[in-house]
Amino acid sequence: MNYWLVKSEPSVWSWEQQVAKGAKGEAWTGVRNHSAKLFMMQMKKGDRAFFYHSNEGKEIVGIVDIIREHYPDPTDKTGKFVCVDIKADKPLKTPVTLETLKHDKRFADMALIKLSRLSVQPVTTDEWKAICKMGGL
DNA sequence: GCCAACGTTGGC
DNA sequence: GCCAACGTTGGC
Repeated sequence: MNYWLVKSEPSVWSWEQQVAKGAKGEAWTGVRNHSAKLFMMQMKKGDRAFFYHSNEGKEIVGIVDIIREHYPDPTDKTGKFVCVDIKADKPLKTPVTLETLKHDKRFADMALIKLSRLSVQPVTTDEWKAICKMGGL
């Protein structure tokens, strides 16, 4: 199983909206970056991802499951990009903020910190476990 | 194929 | 609202 992190601006698509979709999940569309696309193409059904709120909040608020592997993004007219379907699993008891991660040496190499514009990114098993613990899970 | 100009993202 | 980082576009 692999771990990931996906970003969304809450004003565009929030964790609350994702939760409201329930087990049916929702297509994670609109990614228009090739690095992010490559990561999405590596996602397998059953992989898990952190759901991060960018701009407002700037914190990891929950965990989602990948429920459908990559397929062409229906919102992309060029047909070049892909999306996956995700469903909300559970929220972190305590959201983990970017601020917290930046001040912890263990996360100095995280893509979230080093490549702040990358909207879909891998998370190592160690990072995953540490963040879950910090989030109260 | 290089690179300047421009657009977008996201932290501050 | 600003700006740094980075991706994309288009002229040459």
